[in-house]
Amino acid sequence: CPSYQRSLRPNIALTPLDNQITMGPLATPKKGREVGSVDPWTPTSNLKMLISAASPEIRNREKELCMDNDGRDSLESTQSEKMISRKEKSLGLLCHKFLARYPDYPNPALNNDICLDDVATELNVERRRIYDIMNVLESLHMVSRSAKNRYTWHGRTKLAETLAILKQVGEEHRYSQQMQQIRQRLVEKEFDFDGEEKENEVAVVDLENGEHGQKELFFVELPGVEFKAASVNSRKDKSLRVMSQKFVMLFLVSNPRVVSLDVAAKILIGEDQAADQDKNKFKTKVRRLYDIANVLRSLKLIEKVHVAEERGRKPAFEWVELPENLALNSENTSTACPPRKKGVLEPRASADNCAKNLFSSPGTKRSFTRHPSLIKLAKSIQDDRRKINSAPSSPVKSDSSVNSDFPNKMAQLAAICKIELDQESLPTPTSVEPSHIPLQPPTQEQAVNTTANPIPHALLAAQPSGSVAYIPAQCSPLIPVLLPQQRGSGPYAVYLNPSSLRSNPLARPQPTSLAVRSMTFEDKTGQSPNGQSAAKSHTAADASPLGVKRLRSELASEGSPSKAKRSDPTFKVRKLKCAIYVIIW
DNA sequence: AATTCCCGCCACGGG
DNA sequence: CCCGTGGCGGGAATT
Repeated sequence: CPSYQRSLRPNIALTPLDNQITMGPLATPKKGREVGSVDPWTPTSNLKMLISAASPEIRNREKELCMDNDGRDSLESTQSEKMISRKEKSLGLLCHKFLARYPDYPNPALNNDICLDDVATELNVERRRIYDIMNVLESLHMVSRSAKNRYTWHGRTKLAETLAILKQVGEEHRYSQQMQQIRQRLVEKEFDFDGEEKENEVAVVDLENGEHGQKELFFVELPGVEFKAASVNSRKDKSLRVMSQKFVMLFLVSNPRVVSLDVAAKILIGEDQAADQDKNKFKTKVRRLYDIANVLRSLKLIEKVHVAEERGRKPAFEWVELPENLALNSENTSTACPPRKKGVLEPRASADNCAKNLFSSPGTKRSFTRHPSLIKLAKSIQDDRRKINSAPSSPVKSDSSVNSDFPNKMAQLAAICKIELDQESLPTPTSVEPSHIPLQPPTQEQAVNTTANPIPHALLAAQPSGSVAYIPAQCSPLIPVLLPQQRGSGPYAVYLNPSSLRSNPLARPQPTSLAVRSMTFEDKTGQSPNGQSAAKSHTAADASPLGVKRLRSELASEGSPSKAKRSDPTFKVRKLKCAIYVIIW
């Protein structure tokens, strides 16, 4: 039955417009997908059907799960023929089909050769599309070009390693900061009708970038898998590949690993050519990002989410680790976190692991990851981080949790009852925090639960080791965010991840310990322990649009002596000082 | 109207 | 010149 529709649909849809207008025969109609009408739709066809059927009609929410038996036929018959929808031809689905043909962890001994022609034929798509997929897969080193028309399949074998490297590179490029600034500017743009100081910000960015002339990123390669075809680094092209890598980096460096396309696009553009015909360039970039996102999605590396924003919810993507990777990281952090549904990868663990992989790379031929110095640098970063994390009252790390949409919000509001936790964050695990900490956070007067999602305080758990105050993606939605003293803002919705809602955390093994960290956000001019910290706190302040302005101006005035204004320090302090609960198990 | 993103023209570079 | 690649943007489908 699906095959029928398939062949029919195109005609119906196209006839009206295309043929008559302008392009004449040229336009969309073309390429009779139906030509191959026979539809050798073999294996994955069910899957495809399932998916295609699912999305078009949202009204039938049950579908997927209940699909099997009863509920199905009803809708099926109802809207049977319209399921040809665009989605069936989506890159994501195509990618899915493609991936289905190869094992995640191929046996290197076998022939993992991929022939584009074959694939294109078998999947019944134009070659062009295959290139799109191959490009992003290649950017993750899941495949590598072995020859003209040929690729070698690596699957997820090298994924962890690749991600580690990409993360390093991303950090080196200070994407995190850049994103922060972009976000901030976007916010300002919306609330500022008097766009003026904007230039300053831009300048800042430029400075950061310009530090070394901030050379354009080349395709980041892996030690082992280098350049098969002599072409790999041939200047031109690889655009999509590079873009894909950068995109991924963005996720890896930002804390709630959530990235919105506009921010991503801005950054990706900014790097290439300094400001140019934005509008179009931007649109094109976004299109590309969608392409990439779609394959990343079918790889289950990211998933679509929404970030709360004064202008309503804005779509974005969130990085999601896979259980497989968890396995790789087991050892240390280990036991603390039993495998959870999506397998949240503990950042610290991942980081360490990255380092490990990075440094112990076996036959380290020569890393094509540019900058040999990178390694060293990375190492030090790693160490620093470690130090910071274990430091008693480390606001710094928290910053990380602050450095993006979500946390930002928290920042401005954040203040949950502040419980001065013994800075026992030191490597002394469990012993420390557990139960002796009052588990009734919200209670305070200011307690304002977020959205429709009462947070089970019992959830509050802590990271035994003094590791980072980190909010696992999975949990973040559950974190109670409270409005700070400033009552003006009104309840703020925090970004919610529906999926995590479903999987009630309570169902999981109860947290073993609770840790509360109180962190203070110094003003941006403040010279916190290290630059990073400063930057962060800064970002934290900008966090939420509403509060931002006020905060900013305040900070600003403080910054400039001239503005004698001298606002009440205590007030300021109160505003800036927030306590955030961090949940980790 | 805005967002998502499919389609395929056509340029580019290697053989 | 041919062909594999893949940048790029129109505009259709979806939301």
